[in-house]
Amino acid sequence: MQAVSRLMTPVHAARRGRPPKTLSQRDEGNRRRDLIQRAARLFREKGYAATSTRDIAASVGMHSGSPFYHFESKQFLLFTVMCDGMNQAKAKQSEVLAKMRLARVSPEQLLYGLIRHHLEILLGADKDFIPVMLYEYRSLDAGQQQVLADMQHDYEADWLPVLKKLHAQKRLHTSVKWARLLIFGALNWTVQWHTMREGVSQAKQLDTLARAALDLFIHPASPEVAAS
Amino acid sequence: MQAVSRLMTPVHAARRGRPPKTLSQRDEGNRRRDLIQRAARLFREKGYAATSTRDIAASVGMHSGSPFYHFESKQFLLFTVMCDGMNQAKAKQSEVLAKMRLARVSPEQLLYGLIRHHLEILLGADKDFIPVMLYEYRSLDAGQQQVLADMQHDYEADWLPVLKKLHAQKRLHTSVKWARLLIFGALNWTVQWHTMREGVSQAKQLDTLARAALDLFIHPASPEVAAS
DNA sequence: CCTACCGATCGGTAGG
DNA sequence: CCTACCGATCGGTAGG
Repeated sequence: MQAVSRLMTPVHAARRGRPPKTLSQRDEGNRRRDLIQRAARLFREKGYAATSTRDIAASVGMHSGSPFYHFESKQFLLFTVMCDGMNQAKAKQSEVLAKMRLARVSPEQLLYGLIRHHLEILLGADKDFIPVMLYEYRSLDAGQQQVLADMQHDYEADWLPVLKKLHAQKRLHTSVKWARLLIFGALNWTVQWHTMREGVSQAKQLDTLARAALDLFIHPASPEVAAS
Repeated sequence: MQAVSRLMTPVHAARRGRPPKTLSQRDEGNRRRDLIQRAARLFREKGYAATSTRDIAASVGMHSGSPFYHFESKQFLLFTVMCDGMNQAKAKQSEVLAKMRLARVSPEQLLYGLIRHHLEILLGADKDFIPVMLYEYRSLDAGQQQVLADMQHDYEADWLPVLKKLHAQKRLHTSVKWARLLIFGALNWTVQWHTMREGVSQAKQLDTLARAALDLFIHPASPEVAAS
């Protein structure tokens, strides 16, 4: 996930003759990562337009002009947040799928796993990234939107075989095309209303929610249809 | 719906001694309505923070300071857009429900009607209002958010008896609490991806989408359970 | 509702 | 990465 984002980053370390600093304790990658992390949180909490580059600089202890040493523009920082988020989400989803396939679980369990993981991405510890992508899309330029659209397409592609199987089994009574859009909608919208309760483990709360979603979308197996 | 929004509007026609103008062809209400209409569209298209009051003024042919004659602040204009939208949506929904109740339709048909109407609100001719409310909520202050939360609660209250009935009939396999949140999510998210196709009537496209949503959420009636 | 304007803030840059 | 700064834009207001 780092690879892609670094590729897309115009590095300007060479610009405006600056001593290379030989990687002291605060090396460049860390500061850059800090900026991305804090920007993600601020963008999620206040929105992109309402967050100033000064807010971001202050939140990592920099002065107002310094973020522009790491990022050519505020928009590019937003784009980087989104790309990093997507790469991370896609990588984790692949892991989840690989594990389930080894365990030879049913299509229903596969869909549960995908839903559960997607909720983790939206509401879990790293929740600052994908929600920003979902809700600040229009702040990107056309080219950046295209890049992210392709990444989203890849991410959702993993869901299609599972949905197709469930549709073939008559456990999903909507075409795969509509089901995908509506299911992602229901999940993505949780960002708007879900808050973690105190005293219950986060994992359990996400389990419950994932189960509720699955039960809403997937019809019970009719007795004569065997699994897989 | 006008009533409430007018009530909440601090009228300052009396401020800064201005000749009352005796309602010429461009009377005050029309200009005010124009502002609300155009602001709603700009807020939806570009976002609240990214829309300047100058943009709004220009789009109705006013000069930059003039919107503040009608609205005490940009934020209050946003709030008015949302309130007008909610009042309109609630009123139309009540009509839809009243008609269906007269026709004594089934709970399934009731839910279809509610979904169909909600999609109309989100994607139909007046689509500039509720989407702004859904996506710019955080730009309001706490008091305004509370007012709108109450209105939304009223709006959604109409859905609960229908969902309860379907749950009792085992046609909805998720608790009413979760179902409401997830269903509204799936519908509200359509704003993000739905575009009208050319050559097909808008009504038909919304029918199709409403049907797809209903089929996703509601399980087929088991043979032994009679309607209602 | 227009004119003319203010103070604040913003993204971004030159130079070191 | 800091210092010092610029031009642009923004929400909002006084006065008519």
